[in-house]
Amino acid sequence: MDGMARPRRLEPEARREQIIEAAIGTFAEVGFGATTRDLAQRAGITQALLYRYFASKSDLAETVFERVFLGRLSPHWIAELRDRRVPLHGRLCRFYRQYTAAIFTYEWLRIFMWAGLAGEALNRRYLGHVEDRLLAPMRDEIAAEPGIAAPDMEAMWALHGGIVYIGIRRHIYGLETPAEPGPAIEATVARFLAGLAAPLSGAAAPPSRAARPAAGRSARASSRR
Amino acid sequence: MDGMARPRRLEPEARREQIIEAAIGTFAEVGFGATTRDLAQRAGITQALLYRYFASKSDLAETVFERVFLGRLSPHWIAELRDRRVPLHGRLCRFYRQYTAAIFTYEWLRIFMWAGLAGEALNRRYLGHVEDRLLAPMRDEIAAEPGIAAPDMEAMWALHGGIVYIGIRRHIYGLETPAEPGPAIEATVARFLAGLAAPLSGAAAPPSRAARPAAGRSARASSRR
DNA sequence: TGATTTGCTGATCAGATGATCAACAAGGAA
DNA sequence: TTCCTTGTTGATCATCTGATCAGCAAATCA
Repeated sequence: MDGMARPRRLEPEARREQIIEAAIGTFAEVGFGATTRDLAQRAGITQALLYRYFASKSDLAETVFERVFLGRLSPHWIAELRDRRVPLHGRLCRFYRQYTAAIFTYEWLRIFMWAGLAGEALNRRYLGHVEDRLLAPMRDEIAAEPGIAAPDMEAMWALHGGIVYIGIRRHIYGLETPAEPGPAIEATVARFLAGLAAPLSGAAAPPSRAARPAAGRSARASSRR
Repeated sequence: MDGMARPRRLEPEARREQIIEAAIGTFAEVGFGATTRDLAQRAGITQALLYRYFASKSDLAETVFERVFLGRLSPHWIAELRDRRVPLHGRLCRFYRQYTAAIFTYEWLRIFMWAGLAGEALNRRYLGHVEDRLLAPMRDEIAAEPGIAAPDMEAMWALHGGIVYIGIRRHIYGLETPAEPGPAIEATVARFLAGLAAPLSGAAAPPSRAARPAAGRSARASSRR
């Protein structure tokens, strides 16, 4: 079938790239427990050659890590988020369409999740950025909108989680999801804003009698486990 | 410190339980790649003894899997969800408070996520149940509420994801979250219902001009990748 | 054409890992 | 106490895994 056998010798640059690409796919699929022989096979080289390009398996993993996560978030998005000439709803939708276009890939989501479970520091650092550089500006923009209750950070995380969960369902759990997240994003953003605009109206009544039995202290403080 | 050395010989039942408990903690922490020696050490026994109680490591993993996931969802919750004598908001909050009390544990969330990445079938099956037995009834209850737009399944998943993401942030990513999810749940449910009640009000305007450039066909159909 | 550089491979090693088994010893039965 | 059942262990095995290295061969140069 594939008539021309690929060249046996490659430029170091190209070979290195080839290994990284293969590693991204492999790590995404089976996690960082992938064997060096798996990695080599997927790259179409011998296992020994890996060590000509990377000092160790974790060195390769580190490289993959940076390749996948660094530079995916465009600072331009945040600038656009602050452009108040555009209606708020439109800005939020545009941002989340761009954001999900960047991270809703099999590789990104899975490697991010594997890394999260492994306790990688880069992971927490990334989410710190999400809170500080994305959610906080979004919250500020929403708070600046007249006739809307300013959301707290938990509310922003709920919006974020509701959208990101689409990608998790698809790429982590392997479930069916809409082919395009766009409509779901628009609906979710619209509900979110409308929900903030009408804080205690109609059916969204205060908690019922049966609603708050357990929960000792109300606990706004943060703590883990 | 621990003055009394524990008995060397245990009833098979008790020993088996001890191994399972240790395995739950170990698998949650490091995943199913945990070594049998790790598992044995955490259980306080020799590695060889594991094979007296479980045919293989994957046999033990299977047992852990069932132990953690089976019987966590109470059918009673769904019955309560349908009790229309209670206001809708209260029902939804009560349900999610019960649900999160059951699954927002280090062990449950992490093992579920490890299993999801590993492509376990039980995982998808569980989420199928979530959609059919939890989200669908919730949607029906909301649809039955007067003055509220009936949400589609994607909307229900967005609500669900927004809430579940709290647990993911805490136990998978190791981030700070409110000690109690209760208040966040109430706020999220309230926003969700209010957002459905006021479909196109105020700031939640239709998508702006800059909002729908890409996205060829609108795509309600489902497909993966 | 012959010499030199260097990308690449096969062989190999030490340690880790899942699994097995003969033998030991704790606790009850006779 | 003695015997017997059985929960438990240390030793061991075959295989896997990350890593190393001498040597081959493709491209380049003289």
